[in-house]
Amino acid sequence: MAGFLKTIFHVDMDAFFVSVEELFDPSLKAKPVVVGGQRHERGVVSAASYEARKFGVHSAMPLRTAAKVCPQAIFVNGHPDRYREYSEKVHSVLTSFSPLVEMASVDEAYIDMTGTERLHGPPLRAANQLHRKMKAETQLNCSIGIGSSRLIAKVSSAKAKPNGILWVLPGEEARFLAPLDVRDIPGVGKVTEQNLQALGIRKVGDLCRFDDTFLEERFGKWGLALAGKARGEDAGGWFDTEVGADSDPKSVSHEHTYNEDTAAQNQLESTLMRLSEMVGRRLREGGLHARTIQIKLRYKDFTTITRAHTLKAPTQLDTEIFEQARALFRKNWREGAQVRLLGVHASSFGEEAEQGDMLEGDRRKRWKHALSAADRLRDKFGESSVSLAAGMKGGFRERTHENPVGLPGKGRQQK
DNA sequence: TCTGGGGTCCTAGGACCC
DNA sequence: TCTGGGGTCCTAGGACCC
Repeated sequence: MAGFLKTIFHVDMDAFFVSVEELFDPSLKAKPVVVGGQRHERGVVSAASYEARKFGVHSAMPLRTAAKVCPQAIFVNGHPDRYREYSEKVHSVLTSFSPLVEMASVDEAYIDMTGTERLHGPPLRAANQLHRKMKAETQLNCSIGIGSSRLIAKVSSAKAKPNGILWVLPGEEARFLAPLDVRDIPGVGKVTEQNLQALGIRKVGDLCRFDDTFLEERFGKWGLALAGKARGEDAGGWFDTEVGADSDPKSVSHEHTYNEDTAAQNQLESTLMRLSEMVGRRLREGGLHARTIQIKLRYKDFTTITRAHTLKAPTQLDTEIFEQARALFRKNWREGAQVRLLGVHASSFGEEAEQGDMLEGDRRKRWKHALSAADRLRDKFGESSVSLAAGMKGGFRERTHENPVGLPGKGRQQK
């Protein structure tokens, strides 16, 4: 569809987590607020109110640092359920403007508005309506960037913040981008910024002075994409896909950072069990079967390793995930070393395996039954109501090592 | 200042096969 | 006998995003 002029909106909610928290507790309004955890906790800032940002607080900043630079800040725990609820409201507002909506995360979305002029008028008019309707139906502010590509829409919404609308006219893309820092291009982070700076490239306009092949030699595939981005094109990668074309998930993972580092093997292994259960549950919910199981191990000094194993047949069973995770852990953990973080990751999704072995198939079948029963209990009574993990809080039925889930007996039929 | 959790994509090396 | 080249799969690590 090259040569076809598109109109893309990027809608980005302003200080989303903070704004949602304010709806639940209006006393937070107009105050320095930090969402993500308490001031003394191990963790980082998920979102900061504009008042807190004045003190230098920003997302990804360690909570303890935020407490230092802004002692008067109010620290609030995050509420993912609330954000999901409001994200759905946002989504439904957007779909009333175009069927081609793609949520890029809980708080931002792309909309392909190409060809909606007869319905909504020219882009600015449509954006104004959308902005008003968003406020009316969600009580939340957003910023809207309008451009001929996802990239331009994304960059212009950032420049429109807070609570603004910015339209980059077709043909003006390169001129809009030229004076911006290379860091403003999505995908250019700290490292790429440094690498570019070493070549004397600081502004997007500086990039245009180098030709595509030079950038490709220097930075590989990514260099070529970068050359296109400097002109405002959705060159390569995810940006190059049609808005609204939903793609299949590639991986599912859960990880946990301890409030205090630990070297207790039983504690570490019950964490692995809990993480394996969470991963298994998500696989079952998504109808996914994973062949590759990976663990992540972060030590006290922050050195981090990942170790993976690929199975012959894909699985979605907690027990099989845990078995692999524990084997990887035992093989790779430096015994006695203090652990900061553990993670379990599943990928290489494929079709459910044919069971050749009848006996083995029967055991798996019973586990599957048991697990879906456990899933239903968790739906009803909450995440902590059922656990395979030995020695962990929250189980409401007896568990043993022989019968860890407390559900299917080895010789009993489950109907 | 002391670094979360959930993802995606890319690179590079080695194994293995033809 | 001393050595190729391509393709695919697997593993590990890292940059980046929200």
